[in-house]
Amino acid sequence: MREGPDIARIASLVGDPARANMLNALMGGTALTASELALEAGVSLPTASSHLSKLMDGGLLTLASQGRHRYYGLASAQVAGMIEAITGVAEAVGPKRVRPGPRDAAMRVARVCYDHLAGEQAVAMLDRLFDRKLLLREDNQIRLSSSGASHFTALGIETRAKARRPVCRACLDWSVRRSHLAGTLGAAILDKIIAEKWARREKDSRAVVFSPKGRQAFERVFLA
Amino acid sequence: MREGPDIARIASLVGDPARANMLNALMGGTALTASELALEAGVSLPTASSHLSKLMDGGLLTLASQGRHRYYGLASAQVAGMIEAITGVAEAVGPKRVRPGPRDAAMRVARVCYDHLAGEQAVAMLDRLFDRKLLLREDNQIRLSSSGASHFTALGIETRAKARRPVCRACLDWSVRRSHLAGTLGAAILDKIIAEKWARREKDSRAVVFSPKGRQAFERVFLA
DNA sequence: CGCATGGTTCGATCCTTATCGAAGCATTCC
DNA sequence: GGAATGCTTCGATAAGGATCGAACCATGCG
Repeated sequence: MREGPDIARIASLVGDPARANMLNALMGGTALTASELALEAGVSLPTASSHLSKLMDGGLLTLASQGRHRYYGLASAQVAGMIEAITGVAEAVGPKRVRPGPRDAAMRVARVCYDHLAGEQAVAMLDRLFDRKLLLREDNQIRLSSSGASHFTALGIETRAKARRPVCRACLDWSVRRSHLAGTLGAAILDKIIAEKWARREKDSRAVVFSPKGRQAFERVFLA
Repeated sequence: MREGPDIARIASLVGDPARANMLNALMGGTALTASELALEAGVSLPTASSHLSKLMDGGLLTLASQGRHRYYGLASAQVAGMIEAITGVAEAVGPKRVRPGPRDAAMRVARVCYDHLAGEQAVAMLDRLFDRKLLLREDNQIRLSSSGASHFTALGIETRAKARRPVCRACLDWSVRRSHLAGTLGAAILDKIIAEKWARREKDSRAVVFSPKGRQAFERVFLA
């Protein structure tokens, strides 16, 4: 018998598939609600709730209650780092679960991150929005500039904050390792992309596939 | 449902207490046999064997067969890094499993590491044995010098290698983070310490407590 | 104040798996 | 060739925990 920190306790928390999926989903940095995480993990709401309380007890998550919504997020960068380390080993020793190929590549280019766009396209977009001063960095937050507000309104994109959810928020991109845009604005932009049929969501995947014309339109509007 | 590397599979391997103890024991970098790991984990040999085959299947361990001994070791530095990351989180979010206090302090000073001495005293001893040229470093191994052989024989300590177990082996100290002496010589030295009643083992603990006179004797013989 | 929605708790079920004793295989020692 | 040692496999047992439906709280909406 050995002593020391209880690594089995922590590892077994990550060792359940449902919980692992939840943690994976939270790796993007965006806090999610219990229902969203239940969906992500493919379990019922009571099951998810049970898992979430275990993760809370284990100190792996933080909880922010906002009205009747409860947002779960990773407790710390240290926890995120641990999950990355485990992911690294899993990748190294795997057989991979996903069939590698076009879908994986498509995911890196553009995918849905909860309700907004992620991937190379999304990261590039955020960069350009800063360049054009439509968005402004403000002490680690993102703010919509007045020119940005009119810009998006002109595009028919609502920029109103709703129910405590911020308009703009940075979200760390899993594949690119840099930030992309979340928040209601991020969600509204994704809505527009889908509504305008610039792109469509792959079935049973997070991948977002642009049509040739759609890509041109997207680049004209957001990457110009 | 999400995709990606199967992190739950890896984490659940570490998530069993017996396996976690084994992995912890292997973190020193020394490969150990199934029996040693069974002892370390506090389970029976069949149970340990079952765990070891699971860890092998998971790609976390390597196996080196030498005659009828089978030495298990960590598969890679990446695996070790993962365990460190998990340990870090466990330490951060813990409550520690060990009650802190005198016993913990005693453990850091001197404790049993399977069949040899570990802790500050053991690390200091190995340093001195090198200084006195009783032991020699030889391409990452430890060798007994001729003067060392006669020295230990004079003390009534057998230095014969038995059944492929090396006389001298370095073992990374958990608390000091430096090497102490394992192998048959390390075991024989611990035997002598106990036989001479210089120290006694704490009940249900790995701590080794020296008597005042015993400490003097130990210092005279090994730390002079 | 009712009603809808988001979450948690409870209870029962079911399945996985950790565990050990006994037996079996392999290797080395005498 | 036995005998001993190191280790694995097999079989049976038991315990933990993941799961879901139903019922139960809490918040927000009309």
